[in-house]
Amino acid sequence: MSAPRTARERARAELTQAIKDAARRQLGEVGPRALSLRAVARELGMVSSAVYRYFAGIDDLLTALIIDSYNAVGEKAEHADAQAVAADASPTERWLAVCHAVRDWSIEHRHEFELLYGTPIPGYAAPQDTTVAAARMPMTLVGICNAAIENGATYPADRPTVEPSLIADNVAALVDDPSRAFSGRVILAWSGLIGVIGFELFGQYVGVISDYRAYFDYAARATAAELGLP
Amino acid sequence: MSAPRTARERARAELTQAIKDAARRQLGEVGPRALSLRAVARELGMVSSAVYRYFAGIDDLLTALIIDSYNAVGEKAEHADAQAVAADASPTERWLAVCHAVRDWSIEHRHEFELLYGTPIPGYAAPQDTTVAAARMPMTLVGICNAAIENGATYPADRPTVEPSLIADNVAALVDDPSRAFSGRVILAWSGLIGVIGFELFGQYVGVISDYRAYFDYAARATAAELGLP
DNA sequence: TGTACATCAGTGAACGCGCGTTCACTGATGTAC
DNA sequence: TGTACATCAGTGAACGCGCGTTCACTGATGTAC
Repeated sequence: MSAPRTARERARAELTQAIKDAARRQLGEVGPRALSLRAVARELGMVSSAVYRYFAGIDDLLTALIIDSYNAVGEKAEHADAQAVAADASPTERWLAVCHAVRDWSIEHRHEFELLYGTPIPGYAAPQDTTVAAARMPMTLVGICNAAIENGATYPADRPTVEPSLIADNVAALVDDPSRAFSGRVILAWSGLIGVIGFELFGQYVGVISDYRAYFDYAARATAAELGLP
Repeated sequence: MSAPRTARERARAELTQAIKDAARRQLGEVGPRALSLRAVARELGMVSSAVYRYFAGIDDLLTALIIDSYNAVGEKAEHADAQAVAADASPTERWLAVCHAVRDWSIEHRHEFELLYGTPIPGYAAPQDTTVAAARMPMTLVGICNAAIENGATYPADRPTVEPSLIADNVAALVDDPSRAFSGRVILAWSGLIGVIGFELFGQYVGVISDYRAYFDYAARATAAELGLP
């Protein structure tokens, strides 16, 4: 995206953003599957066919929203971690800060969470473009592990480890641990973190847990301890 | 459901079942949100309004499907555990058997998994009727913990524990552990188990993990070890 | 066992709705000479 | 700086689709006397 020169280019950039904003707002009301291109156009006071000047179709619009949402939660995670680092936090404290930041974002943006981690929209195939943005949040968790490893943390010896070849090389390379014990476990932590948030948001915990935030805090603490974070 | 007496009652029971079967079949093709009452009626060669003799509307039909699906996965879990018990399996072996049974069912019935654990259908509110069926699968996991506790297993002392009041009393009472350390951790295990399966089915592991089954096996083993199961 | 009435399954038409996408068009903005 | 042409945003109508639900009805099944 180069800087817009002409008035036309500026208007185009603004309207593209306005369409995404309106779509995100509606997403917050109705959820991903009920998002409609016509309703978005209506909100902006334009005719539905005009949207096609900006997005090739509803799938294109969804992809743009997905990327933005991955970046939003990734940014929250990175920011929470940076703050914790600035406050000289231990790896476990950093871990908790990031986990809570992700949960807070998910609760505030329930339908964006659904868009990212819920049932995929039928017929919609996520293009590769999303993966870079999707990786930002889990990469923050990996960074915390790396900091712990640098300070001498080792993966608990009495715990099962993952067969190293299961983890894609380019993913495993991100963790400073050739045995891949950490990378295997951090992937599990990441899945479990999202799993707990999903259970909370999707109603599985009704009648099971009384204080979701406190339970999540426990879950994050337990996970950090099981990773062997100091 | 009492035994049908008259031909009319028998026909009613059969058609109710046929509608559910057709709906479940279509669910497997299009997913929960695209399931349509009209399409189900069409498949059975009846007019759409006739379905209203059997179900009050699409929500009613969905509720019936959800209950059946919870029971199906619960039955798989219970059966796998019973087989393991019959083979004198250790708690960890029972745990693995149940976890794999749940994963196998989820992969075979992808859209039913979505129905139970994916994004809730907008406008649809799960009635209380579903919770009994929903509990069967996690209850199997609880049963394994109880067997381990009876044989002297204790929750690892160096791990964070959950504040006991967070867990609903009627849920905590199911675990033979007054401290609720086990019940807190088994809820986390349950959430994580579904989280990993969801990540696998919904595409989060693309480019991250190469052998899903093997990774899941590691995840289940790690979880059992972290619960302190022998 | 036979008749009269009540119950209920299934029909077919209709209502009202919203969707994504295409297409020929108007009119404004931008560009090249 | 002014004109002629090209580019592009936005319009409005239309296509074709499927949905959930309601309602008055026909005709078969069940029941009470």
